[in-house]
Amino acid sequence: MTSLDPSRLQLPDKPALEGLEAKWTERWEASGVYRFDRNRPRADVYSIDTPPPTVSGSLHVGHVFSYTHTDAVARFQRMRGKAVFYPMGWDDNGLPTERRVQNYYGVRCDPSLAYDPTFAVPDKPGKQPVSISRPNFIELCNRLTAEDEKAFEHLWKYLGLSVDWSMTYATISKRAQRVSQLAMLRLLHRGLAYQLEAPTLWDVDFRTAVAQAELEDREMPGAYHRIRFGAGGARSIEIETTRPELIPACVALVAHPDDARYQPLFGTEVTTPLFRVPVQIRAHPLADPEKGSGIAMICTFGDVTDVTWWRELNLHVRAILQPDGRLAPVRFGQPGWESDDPTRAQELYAQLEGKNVNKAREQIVQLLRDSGDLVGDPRPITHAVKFYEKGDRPLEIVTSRQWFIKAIEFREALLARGRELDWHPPYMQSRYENWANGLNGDWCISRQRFFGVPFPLWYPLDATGRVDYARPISAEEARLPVDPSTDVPPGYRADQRGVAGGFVGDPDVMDTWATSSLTPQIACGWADDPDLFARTFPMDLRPQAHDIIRTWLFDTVLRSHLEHDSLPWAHAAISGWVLDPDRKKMSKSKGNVVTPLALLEEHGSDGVRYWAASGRPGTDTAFDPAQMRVGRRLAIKLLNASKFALGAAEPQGAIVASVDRAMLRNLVALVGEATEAFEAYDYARALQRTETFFWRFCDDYLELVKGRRYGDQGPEGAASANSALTAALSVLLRLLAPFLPFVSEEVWSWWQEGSIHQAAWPVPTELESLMADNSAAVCQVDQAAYECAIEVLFEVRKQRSEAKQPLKVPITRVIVKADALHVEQMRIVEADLKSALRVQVFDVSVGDPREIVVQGYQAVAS
RNA sequence: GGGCGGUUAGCUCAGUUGGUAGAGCACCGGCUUUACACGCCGGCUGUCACAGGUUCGAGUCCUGUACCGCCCACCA
Repeated sequence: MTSLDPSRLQLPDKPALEGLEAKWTERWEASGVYRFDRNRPRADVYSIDTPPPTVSGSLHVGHVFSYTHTDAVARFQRMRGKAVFYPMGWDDNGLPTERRVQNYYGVRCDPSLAYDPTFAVPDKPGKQPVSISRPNFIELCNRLTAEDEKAFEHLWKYLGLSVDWSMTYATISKRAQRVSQLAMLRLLHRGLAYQLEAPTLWDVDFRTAVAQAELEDREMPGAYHRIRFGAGGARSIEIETTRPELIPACVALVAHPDDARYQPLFGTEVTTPLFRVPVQIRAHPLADPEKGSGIAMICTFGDVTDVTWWRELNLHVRAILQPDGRLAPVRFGQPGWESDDPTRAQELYAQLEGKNVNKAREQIVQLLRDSGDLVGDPRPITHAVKFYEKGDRPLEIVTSRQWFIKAIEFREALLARGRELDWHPPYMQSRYENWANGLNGDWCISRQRFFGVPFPLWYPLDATGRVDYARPISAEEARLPVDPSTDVPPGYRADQRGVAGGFVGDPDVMDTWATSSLTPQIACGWADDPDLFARTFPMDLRPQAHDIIRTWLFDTVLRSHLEHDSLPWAHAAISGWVLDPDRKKMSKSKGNVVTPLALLEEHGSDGVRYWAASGRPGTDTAFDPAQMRVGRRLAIKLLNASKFALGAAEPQGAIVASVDRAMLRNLVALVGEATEAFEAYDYARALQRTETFFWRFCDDYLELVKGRRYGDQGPEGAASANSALTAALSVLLRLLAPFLPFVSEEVWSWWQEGSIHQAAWPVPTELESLMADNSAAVCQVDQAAYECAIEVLFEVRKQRSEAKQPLKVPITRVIVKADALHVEQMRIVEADLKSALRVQVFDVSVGDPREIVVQGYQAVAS
């Protein structure tokens, strides 16, 4: 590993970084250095659950940042002898892709249409979107994502990710669909998935259900309206609400059981304003006596608290919101809509029907004002409102039929899984705990969208043509994946679709996380490659960002727990975000101003990787081109220092000089530190330590041995220096290879066989064995001599700099006074120092205090 | 409201069992030195957020406070 074969040594005259990315990506691909060896047993495999980036546009700086972290770990493990299973995935399944395809081609999906094999996209997207069938729409999604994925792959290769590109998967691929559908059917058959008609969080623009994990709060202006119930009756009650438009949906009033003001009223009825609908006054501990008037109206449904009250108080439903967010038609006087004055109620409601919530709110406020039921003016406030994270309007709660995966009843088991997982950094586990503890419902996985994995289910139609949801027809496992909108269920004919006595397909697709939560199963071949699965699952590492612990990480743990009764991986490495210079999360728009590829071209991939790898696990890191320039400088330094170290690398021989041995022993300590850091997933620490060592190696050690290695102390001294130099270079190159894969490979190729990325990670013994005597006494003397040399080097440089003397002017005399031990050591290093510092005479004597004085400079004839 | 991080030089950040505050960048000065001017050498820079406590000794441990960021919950 460290030996030098002069016959294969090839040093460039002027080494440079330019072109290394293109040169080495091509060679690595040709030689297959990163190919996964699937013959190795599980114990020799290191498998990585790569995050599949969303394919809907372009990658940004944040991707470059976190994927570099994973790649450094992958390279470390590979060098340690593991067969690294490092696939890439594309997340091309989901709403962002759908939206992009709609805009890009000017189409919209209409699932009721039949597939048109002759469909051709318009040259330019027209003003009116063209309606196309679901299969046609999916074809377009596939077409556009394929283009994006090509660009992504190019960027990843240019960055130097050591991915095995033959193992790439896409979340919309047949394989992923098969895994998703198979896992869904298994859960269904085990009673762990169920469908339910229930109030569900609903986005009125996308017209789909969304899951708890996809919510975010946004501050919105609103207003408290004080409204009188029961006006004209025996008593009236005032409530406060921000959503007066839901008064028609009111099913009860509620106050705290201990609230003396309302205790006498519990169980009695009042009528709603305007519509004169009688509602009961009920007690529930969730009602807060401090808020408003201490009594609230319960509507079906204004928010999730309404759902809780509705469920726990066994109230009935008066739903007025339609899936499109408009107020539905209602017949007052009919069962469930009793009113003291149905005709008047209907007249008033007619002014709201068909309006969206904002319009309806304006209107009802006017009506309440007119009727005198609005007490005072609305009081404007700002409050947090729940949104779908990709949506533009507040979420509503709409009753609909959805599929759920059981999660709540496994809370304790999932918490235990979280503790079993090895978190890097460890404190990230608390986010998982928070989330698991705060779960308030099972996981709604059905979405009323198109570009996703369909449910592999159909439903029978009874003799009257009604859908029998209670008896879903499962697809046969062997036929997966299926599309129930075009495929026919077992036992039926195609012409029975949609007719009485026939069948209909389940129209929904799965939540994108329902597929993403199966990335280990998809990547490892759970459904179609049991041999691969056995060698790679449970996986070793899940790298990901902290913002999706509650979604991707949690859901993956849940799926693996349910399906395999195990963790999906042993380690979770959580990366931070890239922050703007103004400390905000780097937005996509800003990130796209400087495209990742332009960054890589400007600073070199190694330079950018250096910046990325400096970001510690879990820590947000500032976007900092200055650090990329530092990384580039490091790479250039490595080229030049290597050229020097190898430039006159003969003769080689026994390592006899103290400074050589001390340097190598310090390097042994570095190997230990870097290895330990990497084992703890602290790549940043490994890099930082190695880098610090390397610069000292260049600035001090190389300068110190330069003259000796050119032969000014004879062949034995030169041989010692040369052997130490090549040994150190070999180790340093390998320590830096995970971070700077291009430059380290380039230098390696000057003098070594094979790829550095398949070379063995350095170990202490390879250096220790080069030294004849490693006894404590020898080590101590060597180390002291080395430190003495560095001290003199530093002090004389300083004095020369202060004297503003050019280096070419030799120093006549340096007086060194020190204790007896240091005087002894000076003798050992004097010759090296003389040539490094151009000192003619060292006048060394025992003296106190210790001092180093440069006494004179010799004028040289110009 | 609950939780998790953070606060160290102008900037970005190290600081691993408590022992004289560090690096890089930036800035200033010097230097063509046969690995490197895409370079080299040197210099300047600090109430370690604040207040208490433990200790011979605290950037480091404990308690509290402030501010920044994030996660979760509540949002009539």
